[in-house]
Amino acid sequence: MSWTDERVETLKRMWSEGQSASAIAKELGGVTRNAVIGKVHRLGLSNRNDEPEPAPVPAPEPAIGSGAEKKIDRKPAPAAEPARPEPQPEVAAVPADPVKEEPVTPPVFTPVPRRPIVPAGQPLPPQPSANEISPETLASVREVEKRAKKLTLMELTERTCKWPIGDPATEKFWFCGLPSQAGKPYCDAHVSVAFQPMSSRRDRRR
DNA sequence: CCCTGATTCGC
DNA sequence: GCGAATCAGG
Repeated sequence: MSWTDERVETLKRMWSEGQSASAIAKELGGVTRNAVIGKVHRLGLSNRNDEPEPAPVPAPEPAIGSGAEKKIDRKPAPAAEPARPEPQPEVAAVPADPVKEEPVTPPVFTPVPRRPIVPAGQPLPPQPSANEISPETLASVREVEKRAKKLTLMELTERTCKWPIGDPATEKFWFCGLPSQAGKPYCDAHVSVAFQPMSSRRDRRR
C-alpha cells in the first residue's frame, strides 16, 4: 500500500478528528499504526493541539504589602497534604428563612452539573431478576459486581465487560469493566445472566 | 496487559 | 519517504 492522495486525505481527516493511529490504520487497511504515526509526523501534523494554550499559569501574586518586603523566603514546604474535602451530600441546603434570604444567584444560566437525563419510563439497566436466575448465580453476580472496575462509557473496550450497573439517572452508574469473555460483551458472571438457553428460560413463570 | 503517540534508523 | 522496532507513558 502506498500513500495515495486519497489515503492521505483520509489520514488527515481522521487524525484531525482525534482518531487514534491504530483506528486510522484499521480504517485504511494495509498499514500499521506505526506507519500511520510515521506519516503523521512526516506530514507535520503531529501537533493535534489546537487548544488555545492552557493559560501560562496565573502565578498567584501575593498582595504587595505597603512596607517594602525584604525577601521571599521559600520554605522547603513539607508538602502539606491538601485538605480533602468530604464529599458533600447532593441535597442543596434549603434556605432556613426564604423571606430574609438574599438572592444569591442571579437569574442567569447556572452551570449546575447536569445529570444525565433519562426519560420517564426508561427501563433500568438489565438486572438479573430473582425469578429468572438461580439464587446462587445471583449471589455470584452481586459478589462480582463489588469488584467491578466501574468504567465509564468511554473507557469500555472490546474486551471489557459492558454490563451496566446502577441507575443511569444517578451518579451511581458505571459499567462492570471486568475482562469480558472472548468475543462476548460481558464478563463470565454477566454472560451467565445475559445469555440463557431457551430451555432454561422457558416456563420459569413466577 | 491493554492501549496511546514519539523517535530512531535501516531500507 | 517509509515503517518496524523501540521507547515512554497511561
